[in-house]
Amino acid sequence: MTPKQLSKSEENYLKTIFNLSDSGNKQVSTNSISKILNIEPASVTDMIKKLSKKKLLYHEKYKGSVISKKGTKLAIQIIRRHRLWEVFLHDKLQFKWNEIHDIAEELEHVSSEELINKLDKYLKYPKIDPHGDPIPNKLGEIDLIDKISITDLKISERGIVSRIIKEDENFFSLLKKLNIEIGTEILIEDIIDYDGSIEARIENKSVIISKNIAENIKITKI
Amino acid sequence: MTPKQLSKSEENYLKTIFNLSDSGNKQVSTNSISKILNIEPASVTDMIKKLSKKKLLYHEKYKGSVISKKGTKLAIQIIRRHRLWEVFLHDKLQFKWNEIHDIAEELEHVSSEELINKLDKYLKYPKIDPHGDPIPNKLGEIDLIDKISITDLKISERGIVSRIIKEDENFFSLLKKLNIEIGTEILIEDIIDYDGSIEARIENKSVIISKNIAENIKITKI
DNA sequence: TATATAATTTAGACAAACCTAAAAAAAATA
DNA sequence: TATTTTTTTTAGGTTTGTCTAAATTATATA
Repeated sequence: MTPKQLSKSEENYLKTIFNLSDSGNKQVSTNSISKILNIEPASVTDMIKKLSKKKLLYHEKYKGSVISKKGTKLAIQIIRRHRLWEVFLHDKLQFKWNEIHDIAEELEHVSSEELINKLDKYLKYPKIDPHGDPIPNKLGEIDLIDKISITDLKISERGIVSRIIKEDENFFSLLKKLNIEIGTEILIEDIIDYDGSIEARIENKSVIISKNIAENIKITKI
Repeated sequence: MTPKQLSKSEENYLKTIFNLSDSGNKQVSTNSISKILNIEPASVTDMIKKLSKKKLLYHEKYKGSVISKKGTKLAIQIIRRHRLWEVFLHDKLQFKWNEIHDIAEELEHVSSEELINKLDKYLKYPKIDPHGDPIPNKLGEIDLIDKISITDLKISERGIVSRIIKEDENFFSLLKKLNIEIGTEILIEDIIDYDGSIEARIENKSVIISKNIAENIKITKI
């Protein structure tokens, strides 16, 4: 059997499921996929059946889906393409780091192996993309990186922003307002008991960051 | 009305029709489109109706289609994208000139204006692609170039290959066998009356080229 | 633990972009 | 010009990926 190409849709589902399952084996709910892809749960169920038939994931009715080894392998390749294109868009074409996601989202579905490997070479085998996310190599191996986010710091600890998890415009413009980007130094001044908000010092100004936002900003402790 | 995005299919039809109509106003038959796209004539008729409704072309039943001004504008933008990607693939990623077409065929459908304009800038506003075809600028203007092909030369005249019209693998490998690429010098030694074949000298060897092939190789007279 | 609520699946529809077979129109040829 | 051949269109289907509404199962809550 030829390893048959996936459709754009199938690729998007696979990538989403992989991301939701925390790079691996965790069960993913139909609803969570639906929310991320903006597709009705009923349609998600259909696609899950299809991917399940292709052995890209395992599905137990009313319970959830677990991506398979084969599915993981493919998902990682899609993520590799996405992140390499992001590097290209940012480093070569001079796009701002918050403009690259949507375009990479389209480029990632152009599925020539050779194209991606040559692009990788041209970019000198980058290890991370402009958001700080690690780029899988040709074999699908990923460098493990910092899993600490702002919420893991205690009062008076410092970190350097290394990675932004969420990738939507609203979030990006918020970060801009807060003066946060990859490389920004953050000092935790206070943690507000009431709702977990964090008071932090960024570029000599104090700002309040909600817990939810803070969780989506990964850092390297210093 | 928002200028609504075209689908990949619609873009492919439009580009094909534009090319078939010799960059302009000539009428194009349903069958000729069918042959190039490898899609049944009945399906082509369907799509023609659709494009006609969108005013991208004019269609008279059983007669043929003429691309509209609006359609032309869009087709030129698609061709611009295609050729810029070809330059990128060839010059930056070091693909061979006969490998780039199929990949560019996919990349051309990624439709961010800004992406294409930045790519254009990055490539330093190239005027021709690796096949010798002219690249429309941002405004859709195209440099007119040589319209002479090998068949326009007389015996003992010389030309330099400037452009290859056909873009399929078989044709490319034939050219390779004949030692023909952009820049190759060709001397016409004889024209065979019987079928219009051409005997030519290329890199000090005599070869026979069929009329059909010769028509697809554009040259600059020297 | 019974019931209300939420999540998931099933059933049935629809648009896009194809297809095949047959009908209709145009073009070529005898 | 009459007839054959070719081209184009129409009619009716299929697949992919989506939808809505209703039914089913799981979860949360009183």
